[in-house]
Amino acid sequence: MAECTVVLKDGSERSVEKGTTLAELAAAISGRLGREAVAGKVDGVVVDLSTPLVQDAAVEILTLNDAEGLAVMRHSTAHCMAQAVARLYPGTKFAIGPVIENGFYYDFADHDFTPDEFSDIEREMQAIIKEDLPIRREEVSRDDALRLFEERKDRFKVEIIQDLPEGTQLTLYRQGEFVDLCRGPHLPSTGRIKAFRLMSLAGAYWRGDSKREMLTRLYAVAFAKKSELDEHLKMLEEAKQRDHRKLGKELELFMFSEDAPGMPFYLPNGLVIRNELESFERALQVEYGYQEVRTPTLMNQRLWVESGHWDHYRENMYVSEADEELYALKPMNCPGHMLIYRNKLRSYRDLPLRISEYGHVHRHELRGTLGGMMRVRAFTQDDAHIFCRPDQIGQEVERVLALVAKVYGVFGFTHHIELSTRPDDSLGSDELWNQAESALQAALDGAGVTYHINPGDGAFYGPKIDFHIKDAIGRTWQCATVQLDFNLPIRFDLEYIGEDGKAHRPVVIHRAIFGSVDRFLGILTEHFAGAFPLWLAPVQVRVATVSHDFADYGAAVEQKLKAAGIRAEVDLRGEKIGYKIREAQVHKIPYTVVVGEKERDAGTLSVRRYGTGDLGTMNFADFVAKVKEEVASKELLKV
RNA sequence: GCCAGCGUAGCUCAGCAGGUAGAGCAACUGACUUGUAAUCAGUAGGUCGCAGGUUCGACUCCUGUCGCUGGCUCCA
Repeated sequence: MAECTVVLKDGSERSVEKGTTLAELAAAISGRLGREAVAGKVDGVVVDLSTPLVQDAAVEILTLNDAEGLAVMRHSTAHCMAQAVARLYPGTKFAIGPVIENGFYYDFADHDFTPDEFSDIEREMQAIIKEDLPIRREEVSRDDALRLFEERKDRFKVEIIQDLPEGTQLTLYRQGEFVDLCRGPHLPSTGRIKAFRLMSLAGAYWRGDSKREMLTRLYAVAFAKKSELDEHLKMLEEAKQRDHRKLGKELELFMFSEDAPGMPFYLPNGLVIRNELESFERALQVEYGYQEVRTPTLMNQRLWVESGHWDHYRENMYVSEADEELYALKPMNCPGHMLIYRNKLRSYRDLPLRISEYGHVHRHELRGTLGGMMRVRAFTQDDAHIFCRPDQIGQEVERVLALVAKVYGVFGFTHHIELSTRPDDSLGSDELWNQAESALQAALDGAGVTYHINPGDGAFYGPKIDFHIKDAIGRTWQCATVQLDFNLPIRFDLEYIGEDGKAHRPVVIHRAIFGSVDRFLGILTEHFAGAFPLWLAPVQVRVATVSHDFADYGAAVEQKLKAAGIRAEVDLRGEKIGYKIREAQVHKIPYTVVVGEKERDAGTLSVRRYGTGDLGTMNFADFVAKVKEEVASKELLKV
């Protein structure tokens, strides 16, 4: 019998008879691996365990501990859900059911689902799992597959097959009475499916095309263990508790009105935080050589034609008329900054020119996409444009990287970086693109950061770097961005006079760090769960009097704290001290200072820290020094 | 813009085979004068998102509309 040699994950080699399946190999390696195997990988391709080995190859056995193994199980769980739906609601048509982060979804048509049906579907899925149906792969010709799904009037599957070239070999996966067109791979049987939960239902267009049929998408999560599922559900619950919309209301940070959908109103508390964020960043920007400007909100249509926004972004712009001319609210700050650059003759000595703006922009986003601070129609960008020579790109990007790291570090965010390179349809010469991409890469390498490259994902006008921050409960948010732009300098015919006395074209670097200040505030609210570090806290110290007798002393303490530059307020109400303390804690106020007879007589304060508890008695000067020190260091709250 | 769900007091929510609304917290008043996460009692507060329709009668059913939520889509 012929043999072939497989190289395993640990580098060891093993001879097996040709025709040995991966399942058999797994069992031969170890009993445990045989039981835990869910799929295999042959020369880097994920395949079913039933796949026979026919030639020398690098082989890996996948279990649920491998991301790819887990994905296989999620995919099989999607089939299981589809089978349950087919059993419960005959006539339902099936579109696609891919794996997504934490789980999968499946798109259906011809049945109106309601969330009430989730438990029925889950119960049927459990039944299918208990039946432990073998999942079998079948290779079929394109014509046979077409015939099968035409017979079943499965219009989506038929369309998918029709879009494949003639003569393509297709695969079907069968489990009991259920069959689905699928590339696979899958688990060996339905009994191997572990923990899952149906989560939500949503509309989704067939093939993501808004002109086509709207399907019903069922979302579900699936994990290798029940404990992991529970952990995930707990995280979602935690996220709900931290939701900035809930906390924004409770802590009176901001509000929304039907009269201005998607446009946040800042309440006094929220504005304190926002102002602190801006002045923190503003000081750093001065240090990093930025000059702050402010450009108009409403500008003539001519400008938007020149910038190209009128042709490419018109749908999202608010337009108004005055003096029989069209004006538009700025959706971006760049065109205004181009005008500032062009306002006078620029020399190479002026470059790099870094201009920043807290620019309030309006974008008419589709109604259905709005959500809290995360997706709005009016927001403020911490925008900046750096005008430089092509050979300065590298050093400028490095400066931005350093600034971004400094800003994020203060909030305790870690971040990862993605570099998006030249897309197919792009503007600018090969030379410029190559220079720009290598400058970005060199800057990233020089900064010693790791990054992920998204080839072809850049904007048509230049490559970009995106920063994704990770918050306290592990979610990531894309915030900062650095984008090179070869387009705007051309459109606005920007020039500088070089050493050679001739006119040259500068490169523009767009950059934002918070991105949207408003959204960043939302992210921070969730990151800190509303318990902001002292320097950001709207109220830093709440003075609580034990009874009316100490009102004078309490009011005097408040005044002295305010005079020391501390955001303080006093609670003089005729409530019990326990009640006042509870309220201060519920509002997540960092320090509560209790004053009663002892404190008044000794001229001291009794200090309580949010998240820590009673810190004991302090004299006024020590407390002020402590608070000021904590504010200055921007110390993160230790809970 | 599309699909689904939701919209009742300042907040969180209950209610109704269709007979014009209720709780807790907050607010206000009074009593209590309080020592580290909720003192007691009382009062007030709503054209049930808005506009039409069906009905003797609509918060409840229907249509439209606005807003919110979850997705889709779009994202120079």
